[in-house]
Amino acid sequence: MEKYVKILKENNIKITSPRLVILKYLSENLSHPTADQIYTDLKTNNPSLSKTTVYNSLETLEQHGIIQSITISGSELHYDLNRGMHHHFYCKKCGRIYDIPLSCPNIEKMSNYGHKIEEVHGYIKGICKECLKKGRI
Amino acid sequence: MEKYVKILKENNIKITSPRLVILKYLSENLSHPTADQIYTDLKTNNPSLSKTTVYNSLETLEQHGIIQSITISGSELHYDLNRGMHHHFYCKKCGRIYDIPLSCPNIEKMSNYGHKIEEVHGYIKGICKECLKKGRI
DNA sequence: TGTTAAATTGTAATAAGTACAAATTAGTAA
DNA sequence: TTACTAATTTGTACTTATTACAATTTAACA
Ligand SMILES: [Mn+2]
Ligand SMILES: [Mn+2]
Ligand SMILES: [Zn+2]
Ligand SMILES: [Zn+2]
Repeated sequence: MEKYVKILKENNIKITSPRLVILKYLSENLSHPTADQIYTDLKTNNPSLSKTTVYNSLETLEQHGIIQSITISGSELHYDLNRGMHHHFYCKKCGRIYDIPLSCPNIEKMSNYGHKIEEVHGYIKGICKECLKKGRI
Repeated sequence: MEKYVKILKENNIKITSPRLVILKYLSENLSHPTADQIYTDLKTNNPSLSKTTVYNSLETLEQHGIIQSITISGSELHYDLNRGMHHHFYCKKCGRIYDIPLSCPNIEKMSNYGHKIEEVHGYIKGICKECLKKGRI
């Protein structure tokens, strides 16, 4: 837990219990959970946790670049620890989100349009290999 | 309007007035509008148009690959005519979405993970040049 | 240990999108 | 042309992710 305290301190964010458990959760769950999944999972061991707090904490962590929100699904945000550029694959059948460990070779070119770039997301969609295996096409 | 009739016919979609005006609208508005923007703009000249129909028509057009939904904003879908791969820039200040005419050089590599790829989206986020110009940083 | 600004909590509100049933219509066949 | 039918449109009600807000609690600091 000291690890997470340190991260918050480095970012000048107040050390609070919700922030610590959410950060710990995201560090141990790289499956890109939604706010609701995080809330439901943490609620059992943290009965006083409020869903609003989950949303607030996620926003704070994201503003400091500690985590990232993923808009790939179109219906709700998914969250990911911010650890180096990688792409995401979204399965239209089962909804799972897979990491694709590629970085974007285009970033330099992207800077030529006059916009200030803060985030780069590479999203791929289709049917995942698990669903293909099950023949659900 | 014959142009749009042709597109629907080629895709074996019934020719209906809502589908035609929505397709025409998206062809003439490459600003990546939301369903609500499309509905509001078309409603004035098409008073019987229902918002549900806008959603239904957009879904049909997307299923046939004529248009694409863009999940870049995270709060609502934006729509774009499907005309060749390009990336999108989302301004966190003003919400505008800009086209970035780059294709993805990674697509081959992406196929190496066993998933069936159907869509590739490149999203960049930051502050657009218009907002930078206005000094709103 | 006391103070205070910031964070948490619970509830109510918002807004994008979907479900559904009744009315309408496009496409086809007589 | 007309009649038929399945598909589409429409309006309304509903769902669900997210936000607003006010009261309560707490972290940080003096
Ligand atoms: Mn990831
Ligand atoms: Mn575009
Ligand atoms: Zn899958
Ligand atoms: Zn802007």
